[in-house]
Amino acid sequence: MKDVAALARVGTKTVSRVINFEPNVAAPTAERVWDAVRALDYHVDLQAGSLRRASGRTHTLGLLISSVDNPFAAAINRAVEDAALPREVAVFASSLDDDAEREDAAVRAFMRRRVDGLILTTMSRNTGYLLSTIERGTPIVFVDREPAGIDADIVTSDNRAGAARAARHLLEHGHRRIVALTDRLEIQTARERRDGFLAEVDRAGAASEGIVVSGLHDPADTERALHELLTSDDPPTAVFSAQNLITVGAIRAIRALGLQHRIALVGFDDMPLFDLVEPGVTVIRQDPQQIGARAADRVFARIDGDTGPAQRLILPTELVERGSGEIVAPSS
Amino acid sequence: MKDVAALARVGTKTVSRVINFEPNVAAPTAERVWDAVRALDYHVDLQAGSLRRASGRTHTLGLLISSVDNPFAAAINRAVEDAALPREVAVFASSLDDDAEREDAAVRAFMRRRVDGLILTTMSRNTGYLLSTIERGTPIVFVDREPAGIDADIVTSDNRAGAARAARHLLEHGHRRIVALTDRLEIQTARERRDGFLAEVDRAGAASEGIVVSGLHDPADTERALHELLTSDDPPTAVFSAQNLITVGAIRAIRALGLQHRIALVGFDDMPLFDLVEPGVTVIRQDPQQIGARAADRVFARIDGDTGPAQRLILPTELVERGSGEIVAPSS
DNA sequence: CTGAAAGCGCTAACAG
DNA sequence: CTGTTAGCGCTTTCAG
Repeated sequence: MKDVAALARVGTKTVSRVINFEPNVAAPTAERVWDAVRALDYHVDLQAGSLRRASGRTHTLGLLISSVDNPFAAAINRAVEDAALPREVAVFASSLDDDAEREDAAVRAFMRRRVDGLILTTMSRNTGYLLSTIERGTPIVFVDREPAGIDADIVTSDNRAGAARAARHLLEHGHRRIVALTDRLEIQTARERRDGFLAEVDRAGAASEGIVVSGLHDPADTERALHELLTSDDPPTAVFSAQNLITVGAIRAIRALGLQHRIALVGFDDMPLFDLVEPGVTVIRQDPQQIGARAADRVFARIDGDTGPAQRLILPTELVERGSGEIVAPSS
Repeated sequence: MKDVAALARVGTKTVSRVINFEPNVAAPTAERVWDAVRALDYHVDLQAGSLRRASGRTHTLGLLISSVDNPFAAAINRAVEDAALPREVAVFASSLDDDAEREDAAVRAFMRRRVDGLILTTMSRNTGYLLSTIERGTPIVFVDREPAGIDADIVTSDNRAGAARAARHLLEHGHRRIVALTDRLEIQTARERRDGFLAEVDRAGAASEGIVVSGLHDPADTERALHELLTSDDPPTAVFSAQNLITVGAIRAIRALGLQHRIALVGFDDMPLFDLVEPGVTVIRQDPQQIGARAADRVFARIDGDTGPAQRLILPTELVERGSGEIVAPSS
């Protein structure tokens, strides 16, 4: 910048004014500065700027999602990026991998970089470590999962209602013995979905039985678990898979046994090709695009000074019937 | 940091030494510093540090991929993140959307943030704007697509060979009228795949005809284009779809006409559920995980001072037979 | 082993 | 309209 100032024969502050489009610079002066900028191929150092800037803004955001590689999380990532782009905010995305240590490390890394705000998917229990971040004044918005014991903005799907809807759908098709396949129960959404599922099955009366297999993590272990169940003495007639990767594992297990037209399946969360599988996979659809967009709205509102009470945005889910969930129970 | 120094009754330099694990600090002094750090919940400001640091490193990377939302690109993103994590490097990911302006803007944004290195997927022609970046000494590694007129490290799949393999596979199954559906031809991989496809069809002799439909971008326009072709007077008997989203569109068009067991299909690039649709989708599989990992290796090597000649890593592709590509041509 | 002073590139505050 | 001075939080340099 000194070089630019020297070449344009102005002070450094004038250069600063020009490149930041501040007023009070004569047109010809500005022109000389721009010429120098181009001649030297100068790019401001945003980091250096934020060091001195009154607001202290770094124009960065920290985003913690299950994995940048998971389609659901990637859609959130994209929505956040789209909201950040016009504000010239860059986003650091980190994969959580449902690992509490990674969560802690990622947030610390974000703080060392002085991000202006955080959008976080957390493991449930230990959100206490975030208190110091909140104290510092860095806004936090939670997505997908609700944190324990922290009063902050949150954007999530209605997991309980969605899971209940799935259960009801299967019950309505005559199923009485239904298994719910869920993530590890440390994860808040896994608990919510299990609870919604069980509540609905219970409501249906004593004739109905809800089995819960939890602790699942990826398609492979889901496939193993469901295979075992389906080949047992008293197999379920319907499956509720409570997460996208678990649904994939469930489909594999069911198809491997040739049961795709006998065992009913409803999954939580949609995936790109679920409509093309045979039969089409019935799902409770969430809107990750919307979740990401709303979460970004909230952080930016907070960054811009919104000090209103914490908002809880619970987005509705939608049942998408494609065939797998409409298989009726065998009349035994 | 001043506060920490005051509380520990040491100079700021000693605090700096302790938190950066530099030698020459007495154990009891260090202990006092750590106590103060904890008491004040102090986190270093990495940005401020990099401003003064001799190396000038910011410990950040810029990653430009087609879209953080595309499964292929997301896998690359994840691999880069995994390589960056142990080095305490954070990555800024941006979506290109095959838009030259976004490319330019993203790279400029990366430079203003003084990233230590760049991993880029580019549109083909206009890579000249990168010269100043290279001059600045910021290492660049290209992924997926090869840039025009820049001598830099590149990691990509063997697109020509993969496309040729797809064509050969379809020819071997008796197809003589094959359509290749490709991206916009400004994109280097689209050209490579088209060329590999056409070369192989030509090699098969005058009886074989390769039709190319290019300029496709997403499942929707692909579906329209292929639908039109399949309902024309002289429809192809086989389809080569040269990209993952295009393959999805092709599957939809074929299924919508009920032709999934009549029209052969080979796609370039795999997707999670391609093995579960009926029939399974035969693909030329790339290894995005590997591409990302190798690209990260290269940037970090360059950042660490490797000044060797530019490396071209061309990773092999693999034909995965699942059914859709093994449909034989009708004996007309 | 420790600290004081200088300065990284920029913007704030103020003086011309 | 323009420039000067100070200082953001840190690391470097160098002197104790």
